[in-house]
Amino acid sequence: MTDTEIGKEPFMDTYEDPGYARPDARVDVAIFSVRDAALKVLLIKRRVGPFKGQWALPGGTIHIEEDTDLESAAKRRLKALTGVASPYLEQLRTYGSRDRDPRRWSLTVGYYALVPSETLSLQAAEEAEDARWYTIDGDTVSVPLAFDHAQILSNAVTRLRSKVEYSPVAVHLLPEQFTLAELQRTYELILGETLDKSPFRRQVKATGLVEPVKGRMRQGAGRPAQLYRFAKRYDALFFPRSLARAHRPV
Amino acid sequence: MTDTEIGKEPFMDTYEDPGYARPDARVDVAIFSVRDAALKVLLIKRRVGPFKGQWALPGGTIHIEEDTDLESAAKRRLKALTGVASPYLEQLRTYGSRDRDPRRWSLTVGYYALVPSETLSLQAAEEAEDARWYTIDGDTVSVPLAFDHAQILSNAVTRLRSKVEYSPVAVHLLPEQFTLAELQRTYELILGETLDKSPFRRQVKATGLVEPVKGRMRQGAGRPAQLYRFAKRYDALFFPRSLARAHRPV
DNA sequence: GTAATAGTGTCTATCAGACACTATTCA
DNA sequence: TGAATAGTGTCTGATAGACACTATTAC
Repeated sequence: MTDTEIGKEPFMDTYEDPGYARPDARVDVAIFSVRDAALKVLLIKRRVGPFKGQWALPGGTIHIEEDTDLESAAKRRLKALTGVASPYLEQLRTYGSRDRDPRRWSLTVGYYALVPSETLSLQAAEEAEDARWYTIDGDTVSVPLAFDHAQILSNAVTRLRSKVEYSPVAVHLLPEQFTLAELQRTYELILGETLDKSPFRRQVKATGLVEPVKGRMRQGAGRPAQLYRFAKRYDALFFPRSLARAHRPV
Repeated sequence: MTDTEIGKEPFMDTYEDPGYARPDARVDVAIFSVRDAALKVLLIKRRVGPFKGQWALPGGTIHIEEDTDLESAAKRRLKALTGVASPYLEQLRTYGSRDRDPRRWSLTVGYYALVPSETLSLQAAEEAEDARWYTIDGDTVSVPLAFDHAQILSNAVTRLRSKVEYSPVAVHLLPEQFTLAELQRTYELILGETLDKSPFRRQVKATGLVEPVKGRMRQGAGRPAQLYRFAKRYDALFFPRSLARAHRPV
């Protein structure tokens, strides 16, 4: 008990440096989108430092003057890259160790983001930074990633797949208006398996997350499909997890 | 696009300070246990600094010389307080902003831990630090907490309740050997509702996480109960989430 | 008409929840 | 014997998954 925060931390009410060495603190974001009928993630080619020339998740150091909180640090980077100001952004977990960056003790807060397929055009940053969309295959991509980014990406894909199973979170990958068939196809791309139409529609409608738009769309062929849009705030909208009810009395 | 990590970060292969201000980096842990037929969390009374005299979750600054990774920082603090070397420890999420600590930009990685009720005796630290177990009521405790610890605690309770619904994680709150009735009572304390015996046993046995120990125990009254113990590693042992199967073809 | 896709109706096997029942101890 | 707790059996309502069916467009 010699090393508690209370024992070592000097009292101070100013912003002076407290005098101990801190880890490097960053955020890194797995930005997902659907392109060319595949789930893709946006990667950046590193031009300096360790892992130079390798692909990595976009991210950056937390700027204590500029960023008010962690999420704003992630959003700043995301907006600069994709132009999307308010994407679906969810914190994954934090990775920190002595070894993950060969230079020093480093910590990164991992996020994943879902960007609608209609806003896919990358900013000017694309050329400048050599940014590319890579197809998700299994829980990884076809190129090796810098640092522990393969681990972060794998966790992001797992989380997305898991979330998609009990919530209609995939609407964030679609344009503002979409058909239920498009929503289902997005689910199938994420999960990597086909779904039956009838129970899918039953579930989606039961959540109330989407609502029909009066107006129709047509495809290349077939009956026109009803367009839907995001109805409510995402919060608290879940498929009922029947497993969650496993022990719960009515 | 002037503030990317690549643009600003100087190249270096040493551990020298890169020259920009970093946030304070900490871990804080909500340590849960069951005592006196209630779910409790261990709190520490702050003796210095902001929120002096208020209760807070135990935690500490990440020591880059001493801690190999985030988890070891959390375990170090946990072991010092409770004497438990390998508890169930799970990362919650990270809280970071300009405002959460009045002194400076601060970031804390939140964890929650489950400590078996048989190892409840606090270390010498208890008196030294004024540590106490507080009963969880709803998703909080009866005293105001320092910093944003009420938020962290609330998230920890929510996560624990959620996890308990699809996994037998509560075994980590029980002693090495326990009866199914004790396991069920633990569930009921966590969830705050009563459960039916029959489906509970069906589910728990179906997971295979617990296995009977040949030997019996008796209570103050009634038929002796079979003792069980933790059978397998926690990994990948979940109740089947039937909601997860909602769209999934067999 | 056919092709193509959207959308609905319905059957069935499964199972969570309810609850009654049996089993085994102590006093 | 009764009280108390452990543990099992079984019925039922709900529903996920399967799949057939109808609807509406273009050609």
